[in-house]
Amino acid sequence: MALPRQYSGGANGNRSLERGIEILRAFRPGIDTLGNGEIAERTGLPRSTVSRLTKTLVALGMLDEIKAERNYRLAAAVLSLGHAVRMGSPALRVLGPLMRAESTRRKLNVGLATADRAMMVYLESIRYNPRPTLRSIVAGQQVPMELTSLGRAYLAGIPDAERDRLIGQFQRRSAAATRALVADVQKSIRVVRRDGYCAASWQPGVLAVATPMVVESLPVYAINMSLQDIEPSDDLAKEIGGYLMAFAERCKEALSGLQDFRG
Amino acid sequence: MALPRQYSGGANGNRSLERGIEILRAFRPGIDTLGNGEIAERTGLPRSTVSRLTKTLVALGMLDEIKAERNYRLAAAVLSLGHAVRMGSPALRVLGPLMRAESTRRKLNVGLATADRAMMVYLESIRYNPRPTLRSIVAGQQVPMELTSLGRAYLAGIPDAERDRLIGQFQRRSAAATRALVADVQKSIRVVRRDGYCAASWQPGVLAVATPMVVESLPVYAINMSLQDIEPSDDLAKEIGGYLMAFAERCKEALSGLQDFRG
DNA sequence: TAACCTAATTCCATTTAGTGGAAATGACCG
DNA sequence: CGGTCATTTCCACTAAATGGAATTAGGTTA
Repeated sequence: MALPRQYSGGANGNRSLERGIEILRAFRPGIDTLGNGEIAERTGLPRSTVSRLTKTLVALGMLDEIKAERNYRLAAAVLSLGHAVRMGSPALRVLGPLMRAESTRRKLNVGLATADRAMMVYLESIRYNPRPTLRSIVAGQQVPMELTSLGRAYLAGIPDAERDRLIGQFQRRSAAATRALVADVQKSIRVVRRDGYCAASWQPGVLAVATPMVVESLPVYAINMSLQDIEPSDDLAKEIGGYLMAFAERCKEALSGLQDFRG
Repeated sequence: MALPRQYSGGANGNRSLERGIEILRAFRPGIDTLGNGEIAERTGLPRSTVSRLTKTLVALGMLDEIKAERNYRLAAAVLSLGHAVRMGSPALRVLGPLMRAESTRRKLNVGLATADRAMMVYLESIRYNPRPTLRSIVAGQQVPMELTSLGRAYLAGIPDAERDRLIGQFQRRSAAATRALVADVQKSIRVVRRDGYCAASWQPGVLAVATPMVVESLPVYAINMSLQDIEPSDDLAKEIGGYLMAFAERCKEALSGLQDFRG
């Protein structure tokens, strides 16, 4: 007695595939292992369905089964898919070298991100450190769209309908402080319209500025520059903003000749 | 008129989910964009089925649709899943710092990998470079199991049945030179049994040695050390092998106290 | 060692939701 | 503007997925 088709999205899609992917998405940083029971709770799926789908995902190499603990963990195949994302991204291929050079030149962090639902996902985040050995590159990390300069710059770069849909999701996400938050987000978007970038300091001691990067036939991206362990100030934001705008100009130039290369 | 259930694996699983994941796997480094037609060819699925599944995958955020070119590309959500793999891996959490230190100390590349089908996937690959700025970390990259020391060490660490199954896949993969290749693989496995590690030099100017890492309630891993831009020799392999065995010992120690910490 | 308790998994009748071929639509080119 | 190719939608069909119930397996205590 399968349920009538009235699940999450509403739009038609392959239900089993949706559910399987939703199971994979239940795993995220901080939620490393899950048993079938927990997955059923988190996803709202029937236990027997979860049991069958996790079995399939294990057979496909997407989940590792930890028999002793009766639970699962994301498997290596998922990681290699993630690697394929980066290798296949023409934006990253073009901008990666520029970003590394700029990070070294300005001595600050440079990031490139795009959206996954209501989160921003770093395609590349180059963390500057005075000690070269400690410099690092992170990819795939998520930060909340509504709180970060990255996310707000992104919002300024996408079509109105999409933006409204996302702002609706922020409201559903955090019941508290919603009114003020949405106003703040919209203010940031206006600032991006005016100055080309916006600044935010959602982590103490960290100042970040970001700008949208809209290119034909690519998803909308956002580029950010940030400094940690400093005292955020308007003057500092303005200085970094200047660097960012100059850099973004060069990025757009580098990206403009992309569609010719079929890649 | 759906086909009777006699597809790929044979074992029962959710067919739609299998197909959807197989579509994602059709994208890999070098195959950045695919249209529905190409996907249908590569996967052997009917065109209409592919059309529907890609639509679902786009709705789920796993594929980006490039309308202008009528094709698809892996999307950011896949990358964040890949990031979750690394964050959720207790092996990487424990061994990552050790590997970085060892790479700096010995001035060579250190890698940690496990299997995805007949490929080895790097959970972490620390590329040593005399210029600290150029040191890099790669994750998710695949190398062929049968040609690499990493893969052969892995084969030496897994149960017999699994190993035989994989060796069968090598034969199907490369029709040529199969006989000699399989013998070579089996020789490497015996060397691992004897010395604890094996060496291989499948890329010119690169020497790599690897050892399996078998820990209760974790997938089997392999650790490697490698040098590039050198002349491979038995003596050099022996020297690196010595470093590797000492390092692996410390790794096993560090990993042994894992199951107590539930995570 | 056995009995208990909890939770995961298999079973099974039900019927939905996925299927693939055919038709229609849409893009691209001369 | 008409022709050609590829992609997507439509549709009748039924196989395959479904969820509740029954069963099995694990872990714990006496």
